[in-house]
Amino acid sequence: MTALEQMDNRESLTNFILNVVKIPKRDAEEITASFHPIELKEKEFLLKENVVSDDYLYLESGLMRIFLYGLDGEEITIDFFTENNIVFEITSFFNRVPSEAYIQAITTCTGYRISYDELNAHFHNKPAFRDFGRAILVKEFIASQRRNYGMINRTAKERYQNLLTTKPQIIQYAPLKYIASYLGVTDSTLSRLRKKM
Amino acid sequence: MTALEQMDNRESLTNFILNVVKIPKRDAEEITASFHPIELKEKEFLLKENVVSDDYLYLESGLMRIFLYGLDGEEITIDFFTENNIVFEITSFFNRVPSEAYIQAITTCTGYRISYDELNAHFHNKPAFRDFGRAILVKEFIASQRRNYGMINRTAKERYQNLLTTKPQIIQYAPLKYIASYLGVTDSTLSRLRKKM
DNA sequence: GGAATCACTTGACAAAAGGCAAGAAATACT
DNA sequence: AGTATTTCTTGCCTTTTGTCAAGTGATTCC
Repeated sequence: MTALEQMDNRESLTNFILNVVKIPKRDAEEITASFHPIELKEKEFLLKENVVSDDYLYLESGLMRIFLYGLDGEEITIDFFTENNIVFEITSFFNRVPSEAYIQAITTCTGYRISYDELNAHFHNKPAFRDFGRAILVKEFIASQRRNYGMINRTAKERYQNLLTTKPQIIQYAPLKYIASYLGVTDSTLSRLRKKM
Repeated sequence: MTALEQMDNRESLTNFILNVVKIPKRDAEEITASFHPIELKEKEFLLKENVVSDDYLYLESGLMRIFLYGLDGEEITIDFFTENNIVFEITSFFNRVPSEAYIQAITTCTGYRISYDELNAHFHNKPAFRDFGRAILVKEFIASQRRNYGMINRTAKERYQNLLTTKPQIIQYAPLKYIASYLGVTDSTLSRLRKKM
């Protein structure tokens, strides 16, 4: 038994599933069982540019980010992933195309992953898995829309305060420049905003 | 035969489906056949606040918008829908909760709709429908992410120019104030931007 | 442990965008 | 046609944010 398997206590994933979709507990446990444990060290990558993503990950603990390179070669952090959430790059994973983005662990991360082929097989064979898959897509889609709505028509200060209340872990572990590009402001502006608060 | 059925030529929907997901033509035609024709007049609503949405709509022709009321009672246009796209309010439709948003026709619109129960039944019984349903969720999710990315880290001018090239119909038919709130700027600012171009 | 790099802060100025209010232009409504 | 309403534009001034550049502090790495 490896160290990874030793700490393999999947209750958190089962609970997450039951929280997202109304299915019997045994179905949730069956879904959980089809995932594989994975661990990432600080700064390690789950996905890099030009690779076709094959990871659909339940993040049990830790903090991650997805970013890409802008026109001037600067990193733009698109989103942060916090524990007890699903992590994937939808375009590359579902459309089977090379990724334009990087997914990176900010802190040490643990979780459970499943490949595209595995996920797809379950999706077609198991009604509960299908409901789970759709529920995740719907949940993340809604989160993306909310983010849109929360960014537009708000000042940088309001956006930062909102992040502070919704994902305080990020402020604690992510460097200022990640947060600044996520909020769409320069490092200087964010630094000044912080001083005023 | 009513006027609505007379003009019922569903090829555009079948082509749309075939464009979105790789399934046999007969399966696409079967999906198409499960939709019902619908027409909306200028300014008519497909969805209003506090109602549980029951429309998953393929917009064949016309222009629509989804909006909600901000804290000061002002309308905020969240998104525009152009022809040859699927229109739905994901939160209310899939989670079966009262909508916070309005969906309104900007011009006269025609299309084909299906209810939640109908969609769900097909989703579980027909593999092709399932693939179609997921492909639409993935497609719209990606579009939402792209919009996020296209809004942040860009000036109002760049955002407007981008809209101009990607959805020129909007500039033609939607009043300035809809576009301004969509871009996250005031009417005055957008008016000035236009003059400079 | 000292050089190099990285993360963050700060100052001075410039550009972008907003607030408010007045007015012009277009549209809707008898 | 003529009034009312809505839509859009414009001027003046303020606030927000960006740019550039220098400086401080922390961290990494031979």
